Amino acid sequence: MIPPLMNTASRKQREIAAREELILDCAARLLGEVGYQGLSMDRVAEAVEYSKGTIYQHFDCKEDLLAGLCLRSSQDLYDLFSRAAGLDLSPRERLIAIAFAYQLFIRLHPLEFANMQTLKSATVREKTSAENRCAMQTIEAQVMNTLTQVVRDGVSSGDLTLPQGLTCEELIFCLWATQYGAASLGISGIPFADYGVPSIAGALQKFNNNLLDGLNWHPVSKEFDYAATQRYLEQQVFNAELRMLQDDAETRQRKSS
Amino acid sequence: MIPPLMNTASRKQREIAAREELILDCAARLLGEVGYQGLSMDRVAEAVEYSKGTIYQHFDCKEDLLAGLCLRSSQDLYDLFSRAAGLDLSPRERLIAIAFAYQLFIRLHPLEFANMQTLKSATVREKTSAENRCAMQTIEAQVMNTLTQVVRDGVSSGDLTLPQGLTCEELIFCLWATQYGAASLGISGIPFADYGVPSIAGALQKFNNNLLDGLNWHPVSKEFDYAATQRYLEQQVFNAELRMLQDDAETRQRKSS
DNA sequence: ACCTGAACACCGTTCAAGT
DNA sequence: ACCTGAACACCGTTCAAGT
Repeated sequence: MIPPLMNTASRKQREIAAREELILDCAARLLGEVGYQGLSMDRVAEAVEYSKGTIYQHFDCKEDLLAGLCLRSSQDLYDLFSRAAGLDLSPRERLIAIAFAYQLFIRLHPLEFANMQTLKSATVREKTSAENRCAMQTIEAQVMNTLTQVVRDGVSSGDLTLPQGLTCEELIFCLWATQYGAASLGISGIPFADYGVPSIAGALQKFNNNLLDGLNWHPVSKEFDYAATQRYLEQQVFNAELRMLQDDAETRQRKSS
Repeated sequence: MIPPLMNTASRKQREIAAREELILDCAARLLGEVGYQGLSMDRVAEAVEYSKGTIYQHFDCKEDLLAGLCLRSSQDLYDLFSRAAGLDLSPRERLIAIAFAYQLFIRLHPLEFANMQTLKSATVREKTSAENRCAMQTIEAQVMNTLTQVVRDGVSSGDLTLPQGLTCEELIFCLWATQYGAASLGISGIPFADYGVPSIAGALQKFNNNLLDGLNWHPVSKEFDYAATQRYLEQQVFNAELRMLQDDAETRQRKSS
């Protein structure tokens, strides 16, 4: 069957879309190889084997390209969140699963997370294209919605009674802030291990459990083995991802020795 | 009295120190005028009316200069923390005062806070001089110590019994992460107001109170009017700073109209 | 119509030449 | 001994010239 003539334009569009993915792939790889500082439009152009002018047909400016990377990372993060939020577990367990997924994402993609941080710094955000900004907002809204839904489930199932004046959204915002802040501080280079915090992930787990117990979110940790939930997440749900992390660590060790 | 000859070197040292302050002052002012992106060594040199070579005698590189700014901001923040921690209040109130001081600092110095975030991004941190890094670590240790001490006071006074396995340091780290994360998300441009969080500061206050109540940190909010503490902080302790904020807002409004 | 890469402006950094 | 600013390498961005 000969495709209709209309598809000629569509084919070109597909080619362009494919090249955009190629640019983003190369940029992501370069980010890992030469770091944020070393990433230049020249290098990207060289890596994709197109001229700089062509790159600029896809992205308005360097910030826009980085925003494209940020968008893909955000999508990956959202996918992990969705998996966590969709598990067949109690609302409180699912919230823990989301926190787990967040910390996992940051360990899997530390450079992308750092990039996301830089990109969100408002001054940079303004320079990105309207298209990218809009797509970003869509994902943010989806994430916020997925997270809030878990708290709402907790409330509607009767497991959680929100304290006077605190809304679902405010609670989620503060929980998010804790995870985000902990991750940011974690990659900031402040030697928290020297200050009595040997494991950030461990501190967060304990903190979360105490916080949710304090809110009297059932089942309370006295009534339920949340350590088993952690093990379930590690060994079953996110086993493949954790294995990848270990492989990476081993490869790095082999390289340095 | 003629000063001893030794002081000739000392006078020069003072001149150099004064010029370093001048450079930092100009850089801070430029940061406000042209933003992070627009801040260049050329502009700084022009503003201080010295050549670029002279700037480089004070700072190894651009990152080092920004680290100098970061150091001064950190000192300002530490001063605010110290004031809050030294108030004649109960440990729990003092912890609230510190959180208040943190959010106040970020509102007073949004650009410096953004700069601090960028500067801590590890890749940049490595390029700063050993001197600046060392001074930074000293302040960080002081901050961490001041914060932890308030929790320790709560424990030793019998107001707080830490739950099984959670240390002072871990609790402080997570509280810090929440404040830091909330501030970062606040300046990130994500429209949280549209997502049901009209006031980040308000959400944090409610969250903190619920968290500390959940930990059973006495006096619990049923037994004590913490809204009065907030008013005391606003109207007495940090009144001058809040007034400055209002004046700034009015000046900006007058400018735009 | 699409792609190229030379050209431009700007920026961080250095260092030979001045005083 | 101290300071200068021309010079260099690199980078983001543009656009006239190619195919």
